[in-house]
Amino acid sequence: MSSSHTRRRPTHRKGRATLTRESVGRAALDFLGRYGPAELTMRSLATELGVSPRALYNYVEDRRDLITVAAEIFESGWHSPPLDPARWREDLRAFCRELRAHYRRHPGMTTLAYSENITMARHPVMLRNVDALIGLFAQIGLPLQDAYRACMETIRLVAGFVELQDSLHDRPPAHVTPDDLDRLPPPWLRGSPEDLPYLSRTATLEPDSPDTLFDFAVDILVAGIAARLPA
Amino acid sequence: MSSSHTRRRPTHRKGRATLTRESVGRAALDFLGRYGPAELTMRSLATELGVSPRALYNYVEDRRDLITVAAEIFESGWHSPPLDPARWREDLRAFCRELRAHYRRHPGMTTLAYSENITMARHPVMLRNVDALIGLFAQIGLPLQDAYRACMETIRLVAGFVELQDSLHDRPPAHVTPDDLDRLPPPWLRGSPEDLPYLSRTATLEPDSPDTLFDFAVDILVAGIAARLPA
DNA sequence: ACCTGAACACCGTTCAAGT
DNA sequence: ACCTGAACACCGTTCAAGT
Repeated sequence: MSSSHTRRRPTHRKGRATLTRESVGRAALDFLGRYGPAELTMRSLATELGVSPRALYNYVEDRRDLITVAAEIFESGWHSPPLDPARWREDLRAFCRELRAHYRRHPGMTTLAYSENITMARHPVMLRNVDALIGLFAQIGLPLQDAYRACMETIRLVAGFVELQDSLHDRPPAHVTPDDLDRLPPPWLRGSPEDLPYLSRTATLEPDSPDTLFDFAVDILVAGIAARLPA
Repeated sequence: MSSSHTRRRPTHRKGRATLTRESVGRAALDFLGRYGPAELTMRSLATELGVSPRALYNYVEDRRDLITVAAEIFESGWHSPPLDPARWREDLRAFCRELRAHYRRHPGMTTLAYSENITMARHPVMLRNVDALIGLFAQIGLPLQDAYRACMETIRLVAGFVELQDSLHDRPPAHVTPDDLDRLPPPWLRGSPEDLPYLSRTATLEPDSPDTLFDFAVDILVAGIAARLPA
């Protein structure tokens, strides 16, 4: 059993753990969470790993492939909470809440995946999450086709919210002041009040936190799905 | 009236129309629609305009600013259809349908804006669209706060759908075959059937077109909003 | 087998100089 | 006033050569 093709791959080299496809992807996901998508370059990641840029190409085909690996590791890191048909409203809310939290732990992951045209959700763990959610909708009485659609819509709601709303609060652009974001109307919706009767009247309202807005979106979803259930 | 500071800016130079901030932004938006976000670089746009890259910097501060101008022109190019509270369900559906079509006419506009952390929707025309939609929700009986939230959720639904669903069909990644996309389950949700009872059973269903999926999402929204109306 | 260093073709952006 | 051409510091990626 000492022929060359069964010999173990060395685990260290020059005092540093040997790279693998997975360790490189994991490092990319870490880097993304710490510095954001713009900073994640082949060169900066190589420097972070104490290696030359060329070395990464022994484990990933190119930058797109690197991001694909990072996305797979990202997806494998979250499990759906238990989903009980008897209390589907609360459990669906918990599913959405926890999935949102997972997305926010890795800001820019979805932005990056979509700007690189990478289709996510191929990891077995995420497939099981999807299957469990379809199962929940099917068990409460939705036809399978609607259960599938409702599952896709749920995931899209969460991903879209993180992408389009949370990203603004979690990483505000340089020119806006963070506390101005929570005022109503928000900075990007301010115009001449005479043309905008309803929008300008929102200035009298209590400002919404992102959490409140998210709860509202999920409430709409829950009510919308409930309305489709057989009576 | 011939003093130097009232003299008209020349409209042509070397047989070519003079650049303006707006014409540069419009060219960027055109270019985006034709070649996609990855091809839109300062250098390629300059070549397209028959000018050196440096010339663009006389009208926009940098690439981010260029994209901001393109986003403003994009927003100014769509008007909400009339929204009548008496038939709010149909009119809300029409709003969503037409807004989706506008987004799809300029693929990558939202992806690009979000990957560059640009907050859109500052153009007066888009502000009026937002105001009209809040107005619709307020007029059918939602409290102003809920009307505002419902408006944000509607726009997020459309933008998220185009971003996360239509972009896949309109510009499929190189490695997937377009007609495989419409099968159920979709390519990125295929796994071992024994672990995925519900997901694998979707293979027996009629495949969903993006339009059908979109209609379903809007139906959920309409029903969810209807459930919040005072009885 | 896996790495480094140098190189290539790109990119955004700036400088100095032209007209 | 507005442009060009050259340059700088980056990027992804590849080549040839090291150990």
